[in-house]
Amino acid sequence: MNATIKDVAKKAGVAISTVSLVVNHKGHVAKETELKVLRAIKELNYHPQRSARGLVTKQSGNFGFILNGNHFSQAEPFYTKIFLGTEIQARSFDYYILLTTITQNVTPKNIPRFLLERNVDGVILAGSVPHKIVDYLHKNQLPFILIDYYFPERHDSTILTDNAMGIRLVIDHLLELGHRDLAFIGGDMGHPSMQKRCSTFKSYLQQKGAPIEDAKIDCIEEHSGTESGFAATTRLLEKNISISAIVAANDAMAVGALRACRDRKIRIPEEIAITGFDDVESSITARPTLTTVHVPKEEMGAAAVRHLVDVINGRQSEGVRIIMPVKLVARESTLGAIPPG
Amino acid sequence: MNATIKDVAKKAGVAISTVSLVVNHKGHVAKETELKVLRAIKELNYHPQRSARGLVTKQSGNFGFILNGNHFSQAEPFYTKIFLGTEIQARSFDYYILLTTITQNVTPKNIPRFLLERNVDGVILAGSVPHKIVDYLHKNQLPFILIDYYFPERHDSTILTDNAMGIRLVIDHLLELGHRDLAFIGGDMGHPSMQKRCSTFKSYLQQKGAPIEDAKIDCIEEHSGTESGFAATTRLLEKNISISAIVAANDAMAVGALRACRDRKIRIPEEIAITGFDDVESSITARPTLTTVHVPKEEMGAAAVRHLVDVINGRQSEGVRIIMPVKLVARESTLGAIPPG
DNA sequence: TATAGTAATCGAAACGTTTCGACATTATTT
DNA sequence: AAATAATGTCGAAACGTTTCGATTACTATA
Repeated sequence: MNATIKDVAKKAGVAISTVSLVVNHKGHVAKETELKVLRAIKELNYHPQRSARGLVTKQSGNFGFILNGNHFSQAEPFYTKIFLGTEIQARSFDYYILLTTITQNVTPKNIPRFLLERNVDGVILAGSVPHKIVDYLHKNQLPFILIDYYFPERHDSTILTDNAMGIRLVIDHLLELGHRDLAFIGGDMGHPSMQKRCSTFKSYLQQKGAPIEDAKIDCIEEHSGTESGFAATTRLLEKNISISAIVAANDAMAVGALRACRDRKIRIPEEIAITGFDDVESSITARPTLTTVHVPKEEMGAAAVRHLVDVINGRQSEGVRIIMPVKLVARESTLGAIPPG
Repeated sequence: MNATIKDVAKKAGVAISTVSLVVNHKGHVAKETELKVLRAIKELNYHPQRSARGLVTKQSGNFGFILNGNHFSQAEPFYTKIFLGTEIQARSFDYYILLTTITQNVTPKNIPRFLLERNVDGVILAGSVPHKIVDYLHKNQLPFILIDYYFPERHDSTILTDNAMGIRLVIDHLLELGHRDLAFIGGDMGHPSMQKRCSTFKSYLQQKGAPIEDAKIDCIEEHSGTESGFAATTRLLEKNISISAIVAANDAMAVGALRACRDRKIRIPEEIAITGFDDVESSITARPTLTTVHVPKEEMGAAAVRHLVDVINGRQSEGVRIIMPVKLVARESTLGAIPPG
């Protein structure tokens, strides 16, 4: 039904191998011959078939994207953006993305099928991901890169956000606004990003000579969603200690904090200012809009793809650690309502 | 490096073809032989290679997912959920999804590459999608199915939401609450779902004997996002006509309506009730929470995949129209604040 | 008992590419 | 003018599967 390289060769009156050379821009082909071949290709609407090509080159033209299923349902917008970033960048390099979500507890044999069947040329892993999979990739020498996660004891290629910088920006912003009693809420402390945000909060505040009390830090929540933010904030408020601003470990928790305050008729930011982290959609749909740290999510996905492509082409070796810059986005939850007009 | 079928054959002491028969559960293989082969497979950790298999079977083990790029950035949560639904269901059938976003105006030659390279066994198209692509699929006899979109003049396999039922549920709900002056805001009227929601609003209201005035229907917005909802609502409110409830064509527009009312200090739902459609995340994070029509997004994706699988296996022919049921989710934007505790 | 059918296994062809080495021709260097 | 290098083209092997007869050995049917 569909034209093959053979048909093209016949129509152009050349050998199959010559067509291949033209298609792949390899070797020395006379201008004239090339034209003949190109014309035949166009006329027959020929496109090389992936599987045939892959059989000999051992390249699939795909990247795998592995995502913790919990993440995708919970912190959806964050990882969706990253995924979108990979998709677009991958397309520009003529790759496709095979997405799969995995459950946290990988049973012995649920390595994603695309790995077993060697149907990907590289793998992107976003968020917390089982050690076992990374081991598998390592053993099979498949290029891979982690996004927003890492194993402290290993030296994998990784893309991280500048969590420390983000927290510093937030603190500077709040201090500048005159806040003195800062609190911190976090959760999911198994995640290195969360840990970093929390630890930076403490260390930087100390460095700034601001008072820092453990009572104002609540990081015991297991997850880091809206409910967790709500719960943590409620606990803080019930302590009846002086708090003028709450720094949340991410936007979802900040929204929870917003809600907890709202329930108690606490005015934001007049009585308590609140900040988030990530700059996902909800930070702008929330009322008041959320002051937060912008994380370049799409760019992180794109950078991951570029790295894989570079590794495959031997232009870069594995083991790099890319730290993406962040910036502060000041909105109503610290500045107050922007006067209309 | 990796074991091939040859290695398995040698280790098991049988012919290559016998191994193939075992792997594919075909033909008559003696129990004993089968066991030998299976043991060899396990020992060598053998998995058939996709591209080699695909070369001869002409099956890729992939489905394509084509999405209008605008949709994915604008109405992200809606289509993300659908995509997620396809992914999970596809995995259960041992398929993978290749996602690609396309720009609305398909230039002559930007047919997704996975189609040209015959790298998918079927295609799912979500949201408004160019006619040209559907033509291509038809011509190449690739099974495909549309989600939340259709061409009136064609009979493609399609998965739709019960838009008419949704609007009827909303209207019944509002009438029951005693509302009489219902308004409607919509946008993106090129989309059949939007059209249906609007037309049902008119016809059902009429059927119910309720007053229906064109002045209370605003569907001129080009898009259907938050800003459009804001703009449409503003226009309605400035007319200074009596409105007790606003039915929005989707959640995003409803959120815009919420905001427009909030800006004018209109209390919701005491002065004006507002309803959405789709039941995406924002309808629950919005304040007040949004009464809306729940659309089973994941299920729609899953159903699409099942249909493709059925078509491929000859169990079903193309051209079906599946209408997914919807249900009303009543929340604060019509009922008022739920008293705590 | 001869014949047809079925079970079990195998070898070889085929799928559509890329790539390697061979060969002829032409250009460049000595 | 001879030797070498570069250019242009090609045929054939290889990639790892599935599938299609062919072959043999049984088993059931006429």
